[in-house]
Amino acid sequence: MIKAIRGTRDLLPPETALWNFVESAVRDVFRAYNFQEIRTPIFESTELFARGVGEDTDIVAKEMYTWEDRGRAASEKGQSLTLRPENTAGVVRAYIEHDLWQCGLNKLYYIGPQFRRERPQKGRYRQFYQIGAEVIGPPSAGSESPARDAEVLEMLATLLDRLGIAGWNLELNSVGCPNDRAAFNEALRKALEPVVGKMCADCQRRAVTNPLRVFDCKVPEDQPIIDALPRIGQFLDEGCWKHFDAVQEILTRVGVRFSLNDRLVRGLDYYTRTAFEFTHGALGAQNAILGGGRYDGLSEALGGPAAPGIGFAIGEDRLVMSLQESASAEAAVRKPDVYVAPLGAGMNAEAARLARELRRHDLAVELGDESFRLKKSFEAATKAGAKYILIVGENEVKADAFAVKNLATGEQVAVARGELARRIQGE
RNA sequence: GUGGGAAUAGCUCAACUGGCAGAGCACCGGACUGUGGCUCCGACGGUUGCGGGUUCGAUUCCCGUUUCCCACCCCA
Repeated sequence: MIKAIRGTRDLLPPETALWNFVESAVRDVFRAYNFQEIRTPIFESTELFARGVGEDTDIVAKEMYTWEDRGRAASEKGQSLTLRPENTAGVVRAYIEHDLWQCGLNKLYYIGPQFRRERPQKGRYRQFYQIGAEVIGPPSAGSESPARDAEVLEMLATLLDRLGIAGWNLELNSVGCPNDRAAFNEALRKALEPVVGKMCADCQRRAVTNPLRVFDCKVPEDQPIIDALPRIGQFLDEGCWKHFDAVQEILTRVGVRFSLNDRLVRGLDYYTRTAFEFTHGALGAQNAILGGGRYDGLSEALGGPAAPGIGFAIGEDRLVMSLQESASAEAAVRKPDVYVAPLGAGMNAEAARLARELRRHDLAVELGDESFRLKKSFEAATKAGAKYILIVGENEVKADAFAVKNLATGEQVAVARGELARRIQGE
């Protein structure tokens, strides 16, 4: 049997209804904040991700689906292409390519699949779905303002509340400017040097490859050592501090709760200043439901104009997962309003006419078959969860009035053809 | 990529120390030829993930492999 390949999966009904529920809530909320949708290609030049995400990040170094495209001629070398591992680089590429800065401040969102070749586990797939948004534009349009950071964070709080996600937590930090980070990295290496020998094996490795990751360590014995390490905050310049303070000030004033986490570091090279994560319990080790931050230098790194921005990506797989355990999950599935049951030979055509008419009135209609005995039609209607069953038999056609039975109450009435839609809609 | 656990009917799971592969639910049909849910009866359903090995005999023990789950790395 041919199966879905490792790390990919089919999303089946009724779960797909939940995905649609999430996505339509997302679109509603984003619209209220004047974000508009962008759809970028699912694959891009490998170079885009190498430059945008960072050569040395794990994503680019070992987690991308990359292949060499065919050249036009057999002898010609094709270019290297990659399935997008995230969507920010593609959005910024499009921003540059289409001169979108001429529109001032751009507020763009996307919903779609991304691909990383990681070991699958719960909430982590090789084809996974992200919902993200970016605010990007020339500094003169206010793209650099802490007001943008706060607006994005407040929007996310609104979205999670709207979805009924209980118990989310917003963790906030500032990772400063590139200069600050360089100084911090240097200080961190120095501070680690004398103590790293006493730390766990993982930390000894991290100290060499990626010192920032030492902050992720969960080994209890290492915590006192980590607590004594320098923090990024000590290296922020005045501008970064003012920015960070202003973001917190606005969040407090609009009533979005958050906690500061000076251990929160981001893996992607392009992040500057504000970094954040929304976490949610009951997701196992993958407890981050969304993350994001500011990326003031990304556009220029990709050869574009100065275009500070801030964005985030929601792991939709995980979002849906945490929703399945909450109450709002139920409402998502729309059951048929009415089951149309043709009864006896020759009744399919009449049933189809009636179904067409009812559907024109925006009713959800399931249609049976004239070969079914009435009992079977009732069973099918009940199983489908229809509110009503409409019987289309010889008697009805003769009288031009149709038996309509409420499957929940058992109440049954004869309804004239012209009244059917109103009758079914009305109750 | 590393380490651990798991895989049996559509689903959830049994099967003693190695001895005929089962149940509940679901599905289909009937009891009931124009009235569902409840009940009763019946039928269907399997190369026990895949490939080797040991054995008279393997769902069971061993080796390999694939996938999923958990953790790590890393990350949304």
